[in-house]
Amino acid sequence: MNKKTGFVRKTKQREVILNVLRSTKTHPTADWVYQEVRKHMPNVSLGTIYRNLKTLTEMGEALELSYGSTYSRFDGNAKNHYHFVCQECGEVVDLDIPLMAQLEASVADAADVKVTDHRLEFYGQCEHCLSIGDMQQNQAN
Amino acid sequence: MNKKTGFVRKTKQREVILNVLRSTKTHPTADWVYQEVRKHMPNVSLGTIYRNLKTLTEMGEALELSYGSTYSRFDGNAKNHYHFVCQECGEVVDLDIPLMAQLEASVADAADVKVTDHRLEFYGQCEHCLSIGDMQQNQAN
DNA sequence: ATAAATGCAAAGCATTTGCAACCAT
DNA sequence: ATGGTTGCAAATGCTTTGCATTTAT
Repeated sequence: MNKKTGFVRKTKQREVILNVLRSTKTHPTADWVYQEVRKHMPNVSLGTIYRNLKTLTEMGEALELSYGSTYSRFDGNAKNHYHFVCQECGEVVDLDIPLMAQLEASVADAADVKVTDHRLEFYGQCEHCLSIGDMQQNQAN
Repeated sequence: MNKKTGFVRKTKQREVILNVLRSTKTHPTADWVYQEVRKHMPNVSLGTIYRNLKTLTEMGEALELSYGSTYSRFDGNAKNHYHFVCQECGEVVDLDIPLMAQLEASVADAADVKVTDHRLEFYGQCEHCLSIGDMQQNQAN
């Protein structure tokens, strides 16, 4: 991607990567995407995955999520939405709650900054990890 | 910190680290804390900084913030609050807007999960970076 | 006395980058 | 032909960890 013009060339690699991203709701890591893309293009390199995930994010075709872990997750749904993160297994799931767009304006007013985006995440334990926790508790008794 | 009992021993290092954390509103990185603590304890090691920042976070005395960067920032104010992140200079500032605690319950209901925490951040450009941008724009003309 | 905590250095690991070859425009 | 893109491998940089030693309890 040309830094000044933002011009990008169409490549097979980027196309496959975007397809993979859009084919899942699991908010995959770069490495997961890599493994998946390799099924279609065995010679693709991990560097290319990283470069394209970055490019796609800059193009507004994907979101990069951090959420505490040491690695990023990516989301092929670039429309802002909120997430729940399981602190036990790391799973990230989409939440179907309305966007609070008006918040950005009020923050911009109050803090004297320009606001272009916001993120809202919830943390806790997913249904699956909760049931495992129950099992372990029962075993302990 | 003992993993089972959560028992921690009081140390000079942890005390200084917590004091440093609480003495600033800048949401410092581990390395910034390291440089600061070194002024009081020249022989402290970076590993000790990391270990204690982790311990303090687990103890509920500090918050660990990710926010996109490749490194963590820490916050000596452990009470949940919201942040604004400048995407240009990386600065993180506290926002003085009311906590939306009721959201956690509604997410827990809707998604069938246990919610223990939530995070809300706003992204954009801080006042300082905005004015620099203006200057560059003016120079270009 | 016990085991948590430290300093040091090495290791870990996700991500980035330099470079020659490649390929979309 | 131009210059964005790739594969490869080396490098980067934040963070973690093993170990002998120190220190709080």
